[in-house]
Amino acid sequence: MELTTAEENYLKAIYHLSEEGKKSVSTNDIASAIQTKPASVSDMLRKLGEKEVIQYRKYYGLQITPLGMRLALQTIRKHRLWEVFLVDKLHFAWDEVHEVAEQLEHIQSPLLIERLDAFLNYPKFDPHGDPIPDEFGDVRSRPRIALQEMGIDQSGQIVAVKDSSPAFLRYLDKVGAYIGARIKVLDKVEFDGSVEILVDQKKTIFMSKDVANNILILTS
Amino acid sequence: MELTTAEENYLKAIYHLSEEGKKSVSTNDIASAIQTKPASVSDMLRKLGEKEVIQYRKYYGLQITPLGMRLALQTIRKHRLWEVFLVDKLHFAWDEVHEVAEQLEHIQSPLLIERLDAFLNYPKFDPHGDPIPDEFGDVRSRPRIALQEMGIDQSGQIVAVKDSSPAFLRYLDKVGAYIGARIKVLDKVEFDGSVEILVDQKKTIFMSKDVANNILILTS
DNA sequence: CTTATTTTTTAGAACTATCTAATTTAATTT
DNA sequence: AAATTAAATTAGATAGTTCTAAAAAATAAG
Repeated sequence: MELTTAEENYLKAIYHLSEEGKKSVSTNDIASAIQTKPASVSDMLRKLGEKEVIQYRKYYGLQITPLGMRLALQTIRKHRLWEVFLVDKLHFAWDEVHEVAEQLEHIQSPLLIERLDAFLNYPKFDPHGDPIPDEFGDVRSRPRIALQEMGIDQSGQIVAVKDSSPAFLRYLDKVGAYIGARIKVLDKVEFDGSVEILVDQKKTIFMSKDVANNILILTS
Repeated sequence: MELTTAEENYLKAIYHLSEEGKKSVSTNDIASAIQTKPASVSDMLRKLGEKEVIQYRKYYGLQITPLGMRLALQTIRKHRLWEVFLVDKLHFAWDEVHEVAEQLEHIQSPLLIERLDAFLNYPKFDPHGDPIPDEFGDVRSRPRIALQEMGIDQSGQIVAVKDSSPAFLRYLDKVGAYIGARIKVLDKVEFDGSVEILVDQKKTIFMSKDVANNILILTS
């Protein structure tokens, strides 16, 4: 069973939305996630239903099928492997990779992905810290909490970000808070929810509540 | 000015046909090169004419414009750089790369190609020995002749093949006649046009006229 | 429990790319 | 030069994706 590029993009968006929001995914949600109109989404949902990658009853909502899950994870695997390639081998900044990976993920060649995976030394996480599914769609995710939820004196490692917008990623680069950085919470300001953290044992920075909420930590 | 994937494929085919055949490119030629029907070609020629990448007068023929030439060479550059990547980095056999490169060549990102070029160490030739145009479309091709045209005792290096079909490439692999191999013509059989050659100073093989005609040599 | 609002879906149009069948133009043959 | 053949183009259909505008269904408000 083969999906078109457009179908893959819809399915991926649906997968991400159902992971995050938990409750059922709405037509409007998908439309805004994918930058299109609700009318187009309705049409595509019907098609994805016919291809049995989602279970769809109009006006009622949808659910990804096991098949759809497998295909979505396959696309996500490809996307994240290409991101690793772009950053590790071609020295892209981590805020430049998304657009290109969006294109590369649709290349059809199982052999290519197998070889790319080996070439990159079977990475388990992409440059944003998100786990890379294996060829069967299995994901080993690390338990992690938002920096905002950490207590004073607790330390850990930055392993992912929730918001991957270039603006946010550039900000993180500027303050040295890259994926893999070790941090320790020095203080928390109750008034505005901001936190003071020590990065890599050498740099002290302040972070607003909003920023701290978008950074995920593997505590230690 | 942006071309769609289909337009890029047509333009590339037109470029290749006008390089080889010399004389004007026919609708039927393009159709068979691209595995489609003449009716589809007519339609596309009209569109390519409107976009001014070719000069087109119906029933009379076509000619690539300087703009079209530039765009075709850009696509060819991308195709050949990806082929180098697949062979050098991902260890694809040289007869496995074409299909995948056909997809990869349509990825839109000037930065990606710039970085890929650097990563591959600015290669000048692809795995089949064909020259890689630079970013301005300039090509440095080496003067070369068909193996069939060499005289007895003349020696040189295999630099390219005319026919890139997997079957042909596998045959070459089998007899050790890879790109870069040094060869010397030991004898030529007048009766059937076949040649006897020494490969890398150690292996003697016989080649039919047809095979020898498809191998290009840089003489020395 | 009707009415109003929001969400979702359908209808109809536009655009790209492709095909078959029919027509038109060009080239060849007698 | 007229007739035949070959090549190229147009017409009309289909399939995929998207849009706007209108209709239908579900949810929220009074």
